Amino acid sequence: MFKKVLIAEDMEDINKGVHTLLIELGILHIEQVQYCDDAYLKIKRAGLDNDPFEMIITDLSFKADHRSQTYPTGQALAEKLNAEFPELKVIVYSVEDRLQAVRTLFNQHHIDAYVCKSRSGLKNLTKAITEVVNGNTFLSPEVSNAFHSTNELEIDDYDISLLENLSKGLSQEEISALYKKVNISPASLSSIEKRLNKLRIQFNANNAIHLVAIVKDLGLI
Amino acid sequence: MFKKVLIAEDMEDINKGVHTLLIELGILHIEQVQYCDDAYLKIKRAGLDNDPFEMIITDLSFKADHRSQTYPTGQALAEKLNAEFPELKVIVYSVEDRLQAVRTLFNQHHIDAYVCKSRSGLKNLTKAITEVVNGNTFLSPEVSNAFHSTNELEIDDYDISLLENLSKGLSQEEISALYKKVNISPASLSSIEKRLNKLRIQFNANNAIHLVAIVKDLGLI
DNA sequence: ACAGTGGTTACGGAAATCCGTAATGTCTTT
DNA sequence: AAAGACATTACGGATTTCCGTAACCACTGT
Repeated sequence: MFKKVLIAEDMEDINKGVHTLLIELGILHIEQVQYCDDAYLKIKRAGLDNDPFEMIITDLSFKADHRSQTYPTGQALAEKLNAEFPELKVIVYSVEDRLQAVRTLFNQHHIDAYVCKSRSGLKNLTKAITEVVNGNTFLSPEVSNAFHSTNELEIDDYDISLLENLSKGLSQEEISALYKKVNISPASLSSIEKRLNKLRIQFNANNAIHLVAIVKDLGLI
Repeated sequence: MFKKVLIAEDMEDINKGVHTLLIELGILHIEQVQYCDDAYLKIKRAGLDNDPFEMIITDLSFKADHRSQTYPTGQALAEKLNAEFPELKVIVYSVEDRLQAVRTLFNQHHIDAYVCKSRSGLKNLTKAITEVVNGNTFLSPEVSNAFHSTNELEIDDYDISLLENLSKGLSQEEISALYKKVNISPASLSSIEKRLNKLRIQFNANNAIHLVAIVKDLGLI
């Protein structure tokens, strides 16, 4: 089992829950931070002190507040850590279940485990830790089809932007004009229509109103 | 301080975090459940055994799974508890920050505290508990304007129904047909259009999409 | 170089919305 | 019973969304 582990998680309660779990697993040295930047600094410092962390368990999304951050998300942190501390084990522990995001984390940033926060999140987190201890990787069942998956229903930042603008009351033509102004591509009304049509099909929505209601319920926007 | 407290929360990690906090606060008897139905049963049982719970800390949303539930949400549970165990203190601990929902919980179901899960969620939860111990109520700062808000915009059940049907993807014509079938008046397309127009003006919405997005944010639907 | 693929854009018609105005209905008041 | 107030419905046209087809790129590859 690891001896020195860092937890990066902005929500106090979850942070505490994970902390308690790690204690139960017999990990002696546990540190906690609520910002990705603090996580990086602690890892850097520990490396310089020749007493490095063996593993980090990090969330993906950190609510922004007054402190401006170099690494605003767990994703940014994972990228940096992979580049600078490739031997550090990284477990991402997040509610996020977007397959594309999971794929990127594994393929690009070489994380060791991805665990979805859910009813049995801590059970999976335990499994993940034991797997990572043994040098393996771990993938939560909720997103296990991220790799051997048949379905390619992925929504990207452009889709999100589209839905946000829609929900802000812009007409499709206004969105088109906006995207042309700020050089976002595709910007034509036709492409916007097409993309929204794809989203409607993906989410089984009858119309744009329905679509926005659905993605708001899902917390996508 | 209370001696016997119940935690209802489907996410293991949060459940654990809150549990640890309660221990630190010196609460001796703590029980945890992951379903609202279990919470109700435990409280019922404790009452029959003449060793009732003094307080419950509950989430609002519980992810549905194979077990069908009588009380699927914390809201339903709060309503039942208020009716059957009015002396039981209820703290709702949720990410939800919809003002209308918070108002309903206080006014209708007489909960004692509402705490938003956030970066400083546990701090507020601690405050909430001490307030409730002293017989007071507590409201998280994130939703503190749920009550001393100035605007009392009068929208009735018909408006809500309209907005809900819109958000479910029905066209205005379909809503008209539906209302004619189930004898809701007014049912004509024209009246529905007129009413929605009034709502758009009230909420400063550009179009129906915007309107639905706004009222969803407000927690009206 | 050439077909094939996938993404962007263009166009047109059907449907739905937005937004006036006006007619009809219902109820109260006198 | 008549008049007024107000809600409901009807209708018409402008705008927007919806949806299919097709043209136009850029890029790939035996």
